[in-house]
Amino acid sequence: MSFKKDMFSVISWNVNSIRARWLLLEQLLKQEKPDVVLLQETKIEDKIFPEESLGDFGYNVCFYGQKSYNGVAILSRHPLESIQRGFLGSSEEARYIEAETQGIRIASLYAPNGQDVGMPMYARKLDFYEQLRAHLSSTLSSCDVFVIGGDYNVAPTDEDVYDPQKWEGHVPCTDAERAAFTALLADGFADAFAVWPSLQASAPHFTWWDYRFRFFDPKKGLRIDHFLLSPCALEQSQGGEVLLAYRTLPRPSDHAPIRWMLR
DNA sequence: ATGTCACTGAAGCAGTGA
Repeated sequence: MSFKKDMFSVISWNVNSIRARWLLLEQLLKQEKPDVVLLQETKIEDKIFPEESLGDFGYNVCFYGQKSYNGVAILSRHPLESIQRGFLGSSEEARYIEAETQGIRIASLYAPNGQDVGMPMYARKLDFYEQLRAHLSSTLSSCDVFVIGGDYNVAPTDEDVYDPQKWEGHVPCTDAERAAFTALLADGFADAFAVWPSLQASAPHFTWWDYRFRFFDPKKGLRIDHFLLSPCALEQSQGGEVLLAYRTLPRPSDHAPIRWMLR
């Protein structure tokens, strides 16, 4: 898709450490010139977040991080207002940040991985989704342009998995995880890549590939990074894409960035 | 497909999470 000036572009990317991914992040900002970037797994404490360096690229930032794990951030070329870190019941882990910019409500989300069925982290993942659902549905007002981008750690359907049989019953493809994700859609949010007609036609749109595969194979991925859109955000949508190139460059994240365009 | 990558604490490696 060509970059148009009248578009508002949002990129979401699980960077798997902002420090390890710094050069690729710089490249992304320079080449794609997004209005907003939603980052996950920044793995950096707030006191050393590279706010000034990102300011040099023309971005205002807000961030919610912790040592070693998790961490989310929002970068915007426009002023950031009404910043909110976490939500009621979201635990002390840094997995959600929300703000307003250019009249758009925007959130960066990093859902728990869940490890395996039956593990404590798996229960916490389902819990996180319940609290997330409560937050999103209770705070959505009728004309909100609200975009929640991030690593949801759920492949919503078998279409989103390169080998559904192999993954059946395993994280992130279990029925309970899929039900937790689908419950958000029942509240009126749209899974952008799943509902956009031209993207439906060209599916699948994988966003994650295991580092442990010897070679990167675009066909052997999962779609676990998503944009959820409020009805008015869907109304203003112009489509999007997976920025696959960033998964093929040296020292990549295991996730590719995804982009969504609004008018 | 327990095969890689990034983190930490603590010493040039082992454990954890993904």
